[in-house]
Amino acid sequence: MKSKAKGVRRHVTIREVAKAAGASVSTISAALNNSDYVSADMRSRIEVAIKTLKYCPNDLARGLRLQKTHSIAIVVPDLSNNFYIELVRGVKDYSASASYTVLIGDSRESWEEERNYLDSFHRRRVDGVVRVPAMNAVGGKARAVLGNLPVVYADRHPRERDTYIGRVGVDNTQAAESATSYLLSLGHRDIGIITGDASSGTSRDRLQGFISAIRSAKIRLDRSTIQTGHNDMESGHFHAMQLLTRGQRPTAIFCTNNMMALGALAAIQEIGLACPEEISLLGFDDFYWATLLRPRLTVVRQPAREIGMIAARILIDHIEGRVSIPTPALLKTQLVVRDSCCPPKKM
Amino acid sequence: MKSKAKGVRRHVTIREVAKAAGASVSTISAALNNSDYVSADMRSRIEVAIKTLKYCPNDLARGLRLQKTHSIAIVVPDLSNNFYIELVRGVKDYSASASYTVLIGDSRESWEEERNYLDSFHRRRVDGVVRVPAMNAVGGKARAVLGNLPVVYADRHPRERDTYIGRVGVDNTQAAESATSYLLSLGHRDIGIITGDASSGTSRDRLQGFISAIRSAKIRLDRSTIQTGHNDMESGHFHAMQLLTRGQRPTAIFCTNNMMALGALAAIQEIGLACPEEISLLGFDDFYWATLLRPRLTVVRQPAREIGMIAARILIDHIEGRVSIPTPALLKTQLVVRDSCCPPKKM
DNA sequence: ACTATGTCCCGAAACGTTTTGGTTTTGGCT
DNA sequence: AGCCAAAACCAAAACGTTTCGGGACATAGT
Repeated sequence: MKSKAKGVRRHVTIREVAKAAGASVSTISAALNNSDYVSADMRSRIEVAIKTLKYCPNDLARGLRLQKTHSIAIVVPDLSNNFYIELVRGVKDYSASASYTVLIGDSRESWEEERNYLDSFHRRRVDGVVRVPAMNAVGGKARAVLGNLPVVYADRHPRERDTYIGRVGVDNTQAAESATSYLLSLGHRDIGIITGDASSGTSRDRLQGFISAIRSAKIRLDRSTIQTGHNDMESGHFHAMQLLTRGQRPTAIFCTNNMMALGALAAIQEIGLACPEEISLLGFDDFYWATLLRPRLTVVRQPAREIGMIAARILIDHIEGRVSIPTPALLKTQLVVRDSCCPPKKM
Repeated sequence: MKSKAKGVRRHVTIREVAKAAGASVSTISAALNNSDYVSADMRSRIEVAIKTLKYCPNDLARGLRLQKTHSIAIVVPDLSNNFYIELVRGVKDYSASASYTVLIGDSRESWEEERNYLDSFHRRRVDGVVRVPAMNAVGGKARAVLGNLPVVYADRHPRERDTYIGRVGVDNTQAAESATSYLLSLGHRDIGIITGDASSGTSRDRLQGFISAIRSAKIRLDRSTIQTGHNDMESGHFHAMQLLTRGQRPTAIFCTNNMMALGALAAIQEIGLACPEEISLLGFDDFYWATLLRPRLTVVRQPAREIGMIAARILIDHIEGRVSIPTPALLKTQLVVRDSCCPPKKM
């Protein structure tokens, strides 16, 4: 037997609501964007029509007509990194309060994937995007796919200034410098660092802070204690192994992101070194289960959620033509001292 | 001085491309959806026009005309739970291979937030959604906001059968039963369980499996060893505390999701119990840093990514009118034995 | 009685695509 | 030359909104 010839029922439109309520299309629209003159009587008739027909506005048509979607996008490099989850949530929360919706992209540190997301967002005509570029895409290639969509950078940022309308993060140089100073104050003189590629301003700055702290302590800088990884656990593990199996093993390791700190911890556990007694470990970015690890990780904490909120704020301010807070907006970091760092053993 | 009077430049449309290429709008469209008759000469002229004008198709208009957006949405209850990240990635990867884009929602276990996401997705006219309902929303209330969008459930699922087109997950009863059997085989007779609210089929089934394993071992079931939490770390901590500070403390705890396992571990550490010697801990869902914990957590692992991929497959098959695999699709779990369970101490 | 001002509602045009049903051009064949 | 099919192109009508310019009616002011 043949079933309903109609097949998939189409969505109910504003026109059908109009018919049902005995009104015109434009009146429905007026009622929807509750403004203008529409009598209480008419308004209630419209409401019941909407209810009974289960009308759901079509944002495609709306966005098309309005030339504005009231939505922004955020692209982050790694959703399994809790720092970015918090950042996304910050963006989401601020946007919700400004009644913007947000689209989420997870590039997994791949420019290919990021490009796909950015392109898709652009075609969807989001009103702007906050971007944490993939590590191999911090440069300006995004402009080509984004046209002249407003972009604000969070956490990471490219060298060229002109291409974005704002950026927010922390003072990475200062944060890394004071973190390193902390290790120095414990008595460490031979400190390894595992950092990200210098193309991200963030990694560059953190390394810079590290170097400057070492320099001002008048310690000779051994370039081979500087390891450049990819902000993931695997390369944290790999480069920690490099450091730990050298002739002269450092007494402390500073990892400039949390994933690499985890990898380093894995390496330490694997080799069977006692942490912190034999090797101190200092991480960047806090996460909710950092206290479950043994030793509990000491880290420099970034206000991830706030970074997201401010990024969204700058972006939305711009979209709506308001003047926003000065950029770059740099938030405060905080050194969270737990158990993974202690003075080095005497030799 | 006054700047460009035009203000924000609008997006370039297919019409301008047509003008630049000396063609008509419909020809551009034909070239874009590379089909139909369009001469090589014309095609190349169009291509350069697109390039130089930086044309970016408008998916709002496209979706409006086509009555189809080639996109699906996924809503999960907690993006900071790695299980859901993997699930999302599975959905994303399958969808990409079928050239669908995916929109991501993170409800944070709140029906309010979930409703907002679902509504927004519906208005955006996604072609379907895979849903992991928030804990307080497993019931059918979603239908009201989703209209008759096709839905497939992943991981969790509601009682009512008729409201969705498919569901995928694992055989939770069997998985919990065999996990419990493992604890029993180690010699445990007094096992506490921390589970989620029974409104989610998943929690209900896991509890069921636990009970049935206990029963078939002919052990009296003490209802007070059954704790009902909210699938987050906090309630895992709370209920573990309840179990651990009772007069008769269980020798093992089975947590029916990973967040609660982490909370339980925190409680164990806090009390200062030796795990596994004094208390065994068994979790649900594996995660990439489970081996960094001391003890390394033994868990029953679900194939999160596969669940996501299959869910996307069922959904997209349905959207495109293909007949898909039978539902519910139940994948295999695997008990990953590490260090957090051992035989109980003799008393 | 006439205008002025509000209130409430409507028709039609636009937003940027795709598709349908054409029209013109090409070139191969008698 | 005349014909015809195929190839290459095009104009116009949708898709579901919002907005602009009015129209109809009522009330109030002169």
